[in-house]
Amino acid sequence: MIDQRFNPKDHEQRIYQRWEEAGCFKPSGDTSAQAYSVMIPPPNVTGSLHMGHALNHTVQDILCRFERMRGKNVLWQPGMDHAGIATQMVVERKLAAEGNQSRRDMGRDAFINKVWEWKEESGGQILEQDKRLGSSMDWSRTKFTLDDDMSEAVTKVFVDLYNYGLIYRDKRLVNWDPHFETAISDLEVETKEVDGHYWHLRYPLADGVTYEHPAFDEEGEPAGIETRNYLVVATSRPETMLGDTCVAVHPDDERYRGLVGKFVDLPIVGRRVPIVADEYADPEKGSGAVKITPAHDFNDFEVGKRAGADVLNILTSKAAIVGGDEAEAAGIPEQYIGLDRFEARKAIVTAFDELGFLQEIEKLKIEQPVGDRSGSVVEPWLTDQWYVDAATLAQPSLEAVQQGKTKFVPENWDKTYYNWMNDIQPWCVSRQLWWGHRIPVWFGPSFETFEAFENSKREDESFDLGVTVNANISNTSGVKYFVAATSEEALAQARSYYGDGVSVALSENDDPAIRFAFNLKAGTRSVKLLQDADVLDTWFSSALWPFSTQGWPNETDNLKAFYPSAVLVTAFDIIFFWVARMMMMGIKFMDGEVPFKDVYIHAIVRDENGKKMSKSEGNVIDPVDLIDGIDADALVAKRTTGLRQPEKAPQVEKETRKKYPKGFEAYGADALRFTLAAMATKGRDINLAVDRVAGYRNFGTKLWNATRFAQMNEATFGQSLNPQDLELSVNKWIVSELYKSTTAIVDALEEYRFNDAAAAIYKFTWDILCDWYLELSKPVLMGDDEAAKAETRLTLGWVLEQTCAALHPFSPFITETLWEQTGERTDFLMQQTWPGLDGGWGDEAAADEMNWVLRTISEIRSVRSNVNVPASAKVPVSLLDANDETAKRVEAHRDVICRMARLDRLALAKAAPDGAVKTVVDEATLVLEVAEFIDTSAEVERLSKTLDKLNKEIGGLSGRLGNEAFVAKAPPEVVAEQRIRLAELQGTRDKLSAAREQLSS
RNA sequence: GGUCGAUUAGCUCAGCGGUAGAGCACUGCAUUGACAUUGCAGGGGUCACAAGUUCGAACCUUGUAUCGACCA
Repeated sequence: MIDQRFNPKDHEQRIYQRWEEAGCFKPSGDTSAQAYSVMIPPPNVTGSLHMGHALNHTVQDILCRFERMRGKNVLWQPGMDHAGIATQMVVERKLAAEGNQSRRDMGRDAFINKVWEWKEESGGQILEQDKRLGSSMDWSRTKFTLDDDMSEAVTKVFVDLYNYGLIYRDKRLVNWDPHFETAISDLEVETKEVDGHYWHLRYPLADGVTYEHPAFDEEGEPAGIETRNYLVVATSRPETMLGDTCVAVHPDDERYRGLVGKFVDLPIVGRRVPIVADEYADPEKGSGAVKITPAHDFNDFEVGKRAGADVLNILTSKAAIVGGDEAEAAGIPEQYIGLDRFEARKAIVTAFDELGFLQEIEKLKIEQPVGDRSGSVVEPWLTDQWYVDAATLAQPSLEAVQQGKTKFVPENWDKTYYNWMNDIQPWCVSRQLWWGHRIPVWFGPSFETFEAFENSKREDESFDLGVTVNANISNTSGVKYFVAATSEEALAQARSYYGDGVSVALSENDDPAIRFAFNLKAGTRSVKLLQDADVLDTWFSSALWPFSTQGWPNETDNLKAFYPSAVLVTAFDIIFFWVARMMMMGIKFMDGEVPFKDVYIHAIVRDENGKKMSKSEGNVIDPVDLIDGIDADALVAKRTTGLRQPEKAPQVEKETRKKYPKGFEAYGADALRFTLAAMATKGRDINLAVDRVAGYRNFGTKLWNATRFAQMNEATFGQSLNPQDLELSVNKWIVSELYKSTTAIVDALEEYRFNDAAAAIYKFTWDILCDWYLELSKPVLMGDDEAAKAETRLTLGWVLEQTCAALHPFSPFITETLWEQTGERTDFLMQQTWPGLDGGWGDEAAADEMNWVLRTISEIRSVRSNVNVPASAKVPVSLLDANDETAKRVEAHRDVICRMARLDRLALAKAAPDGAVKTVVDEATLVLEVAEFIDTSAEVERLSKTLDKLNKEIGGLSGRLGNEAFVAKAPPEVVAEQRIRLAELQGTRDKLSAAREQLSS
């Protein structure tokens, strides 16, 4: 006999270990079977399991377990992402906290070693947590995006794309994160609305020019015209004026028409800059004149280009004001050099104020771009970076979705994908970080550069020139790129490029410069190649995940079997980051074949109020806490650490204690998984309510207890059952119902309707199996018809096993435990065949018969309750007007009806005794002889209420059927159906109304 | 500003042309033997609003309002 309760802690980890040891997670390797593969979205190595992962992984695990049971050769590929910025940040913080040298002091190699050490010690805890969830990934194949074989794939893709002309180096404004001192892609920039200011600055006109401008009085009312010798520009970033190289006004703006072509004398720096006409200037916004800083604003860059204006850089990589040559070029006074941008802002505003050039400070909301990892304000900055020609790669990826080669589920996400793909910008893939795939490019001087220097330095006997190519310095012109998988290949390319007279070698570690030299006397020329210091965007390697994990570029069996994958499961927030890029790379490198056939986009898990779960908001529900339980104090402690606003801790505590006064119980992984599946609808958000987890834990308990009941009644487990051999209607019926439910689950899962699948197994288990079948079987199991008993024991055991099988993908632990503990098992439930795979089985006659039994019992119970017959009272019931079939059914099921409806007698009769309560089931009238309990007037009232409802519905139906247009135009089956229903309702109405007549007389 | 989406029972959400559903919460009744992590019965909804299409609209179309997400 199984325990009284299922205690998840006693079984989950034990069962998981058994599965893993038995190799249950590995692909069957049966190549005759259909392959089914799912690649996990590799979580960050720094990550820990949050609710989003839990949903994501539950969905994948349900699919994988289901398809395994359907006999497919299933691979669920695990792995992790090295997560460049995130990881580097974590390790840098840790080093700082431990009082270590900074990354730059330590040097590149030493730092990377530290990161690897950290990774081995603390990275990847999410994968361990995944085991708690029951994820059936094949751990023996776990990949890490920085593994050697993965890096090989990354390098090859980079080199090939370069050779196809799809990767190029370009000098453009890039989003620069001054905190990490790296470029980031457009996608890594978030726009935040913050309180800011518009400073209205006066730029004096040069050469004594004046113009007429509408004037306003102190209330802002128009007050004629005034003569101005200055132009007002409004800016949220006054410090950038140091780099202004023109001022733009709209060509149609009457106010400034006469000023186009004139100049302003830029205060502080004393530069004379032109006033140009450009449609970018919005007459409605601010003063209508806009200062243009081409080096520090994307729009200004374009305006500057159109106007032929200079580009003056004024910021360092840390977003401080530049010094040196650049300061000189921009005319930046000494006192500003080295100031942080926000300090510089104050200083510039003060300076304008002192000069009398600060006209107004306007408070308003401004849109501020911030780095998604650092949270610091991103600066557009002019640098040389590597770009992927995304637009070219996007085209076939767009077409693949349009042609249905890859389908989005729900399908409306394809619009999001199209919008992005149609407007895709070059993808900046180089990052000025250390943790990542080193870009496989070596720099040397271009041949022309070399010769030009050589010629200009002829008189020197020897010459040694360094050209730094660090991206921080924005000049790499005159550089030749050797793009190669290995340094040997790069050297070979260089030797062939420079010719025999030049000796080529690699530069020493950490030398930040390309070096080349010649020596006339000795007749030697030499070049030292410098490998690009940068690494690739993390998403570059994730984009290759579907094939790089399977051994590409080698043509492996895995690649053949498991590419393309069946489905990619993810949330919508990484459609751009990841899905789109996998499509591009997959199609490009896998002969046009898409990386996955379906993309299932699931919702984002929020807290029960619909807020995004966030550690900094203190509203996180940790999946493992729902599995293992957590007391209120520990939960509060967890939620009040790491708050964005620590002063909110008392409020967070109050809310947490109010909502979860006892913390969370240990609901177990099954309950959590089932909840997530039940809530995985095709909507956008899931608001996770802990109550529901409790409810689905109860569901597990229900099944557990049903099994205990079966054991107590000597149900037989581990036997096969042929539905054709069944004799009893009740057994035929439950098997039919089982197959109906498993079919519904299959249909739902094939369409990714996880909520419908979960609802189907829930309803079958609880409402049909437990509430009805178990009760219906009791008279048989406790009776003395040995044949019927044996058949019912067999059916009961078998149906429970099949139920466990159908529930297994959702709730693997409790079902596997039940399987293990109800028989001598030589294998696992997770290896069993899905119920009804060879086609279901149904028995309509048995279903009709049992449905009549169910209706009859329900009807009697309902009447009893309505007229307040005490639950303990056993009442006699007779049936009037029963036809032959009903009479037979009464004979067959009298015992069970009496038991379940609490009757002391059920008999056919010709007339009703006085004071009886009547109700109708089909053609027959049920007469409850409960005169002693009822109050006639209450009963008349009850009947009247029922009759009102009936009449209303009958009215609606007959009205519809009386409508010629309906009869003529609606589908015949609908008309027929409604006619039948009308007839039924009328029959019932007539009988009940007769019953009422009788009572009232 | 553009795009996508939401508005259904007290709450969280399904349903998306043919009798308004689930879970939780609520009400009444039930307590020896599967299960109180329970059973039985029940109350509760002009499906945001307006117009249109249709024999028929929660569902399709258009508009309005409110809320949200993403992209500028």
